[in-house]
Amino acid sequence: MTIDPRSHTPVYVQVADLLRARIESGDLLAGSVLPSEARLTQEYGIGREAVRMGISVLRSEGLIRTVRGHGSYVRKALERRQVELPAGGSVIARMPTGPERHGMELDEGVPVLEVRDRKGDVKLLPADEVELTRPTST
Amino acid sequence: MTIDPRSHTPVYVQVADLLRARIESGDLLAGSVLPSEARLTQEYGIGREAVRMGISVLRSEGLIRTVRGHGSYVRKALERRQVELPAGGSVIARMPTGPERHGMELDEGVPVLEVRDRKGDVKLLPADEVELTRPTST
DNA sequence: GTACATTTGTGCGTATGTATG
DNA sequence: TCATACATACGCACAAATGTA
Repeated sequence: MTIDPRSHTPVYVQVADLLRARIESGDLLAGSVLPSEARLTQEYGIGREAVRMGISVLRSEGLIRTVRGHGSYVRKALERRQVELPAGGSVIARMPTGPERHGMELDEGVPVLEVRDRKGDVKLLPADEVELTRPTST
Repeated sequence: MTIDPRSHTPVYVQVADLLRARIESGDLLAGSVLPSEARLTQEYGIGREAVRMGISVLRSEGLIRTVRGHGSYVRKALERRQVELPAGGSVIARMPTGPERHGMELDEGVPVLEVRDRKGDVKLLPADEVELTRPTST
């Protein structure tokens, strides 16, 4: 599978699809580094912007993490600690704002969980580290 | 508040911060259109790429929605329908992949909720339309 | 400690395509 | 038809971070 510049599908989307497939197939394992932008530019015979936008897509999906001066890594599936959703509570998921993301040291593409307990108190949790549970019955 | 090209903070981040502040302060109301790229480019005296990347940040945060040939709109806070997290079930939040996002017709910057019931069956819900709840009496 | 190569980040210019009004 | 505006994509240049010789 390669890039088709004449396709109606944007080149950068094709790049994202190619790389995502390589990650999901296990060709690129968690923790490994993606080929550099220059490498992908050459291999696919496309411009750097298309490569960068493709990578940006995967970053927004939380699949990879990019380190300046080093490269883009496949994010490891974290162990999720189980957190009990309190009785009478509720939760919504959303993307953090820039400041929130910085303050919580979240990677791109990682949502936050806004958990409200029955009193109305709110806790913000990183969605990539948490699995919310509800016990069977007590 | 304006743009400082000599700041260590990237210009496009400053753009995102400025626009986010205008949205959160109520200067830009839900449903209203952001200034055009050309306008922001002129007003801030910066390049188009910086403007586009700043806008892209807010899109990834789910704050705005961009319509080609028209502009970028401030997303309205949706009514969230309450969905009960089943007893013995659990939920994680993550960003959808490209195909998932397309299939569910989700805007950028909208996470999905992966709800598992006690049998292990999984349901995928759009996180911007749903508030998960747990009733008081178990 | 310095110098260098590699890699990503940022910014600008240009061009073409497409959708809207 | 025409102007406006966003989407995509190429090129180039330099800055900043990283790792290594």
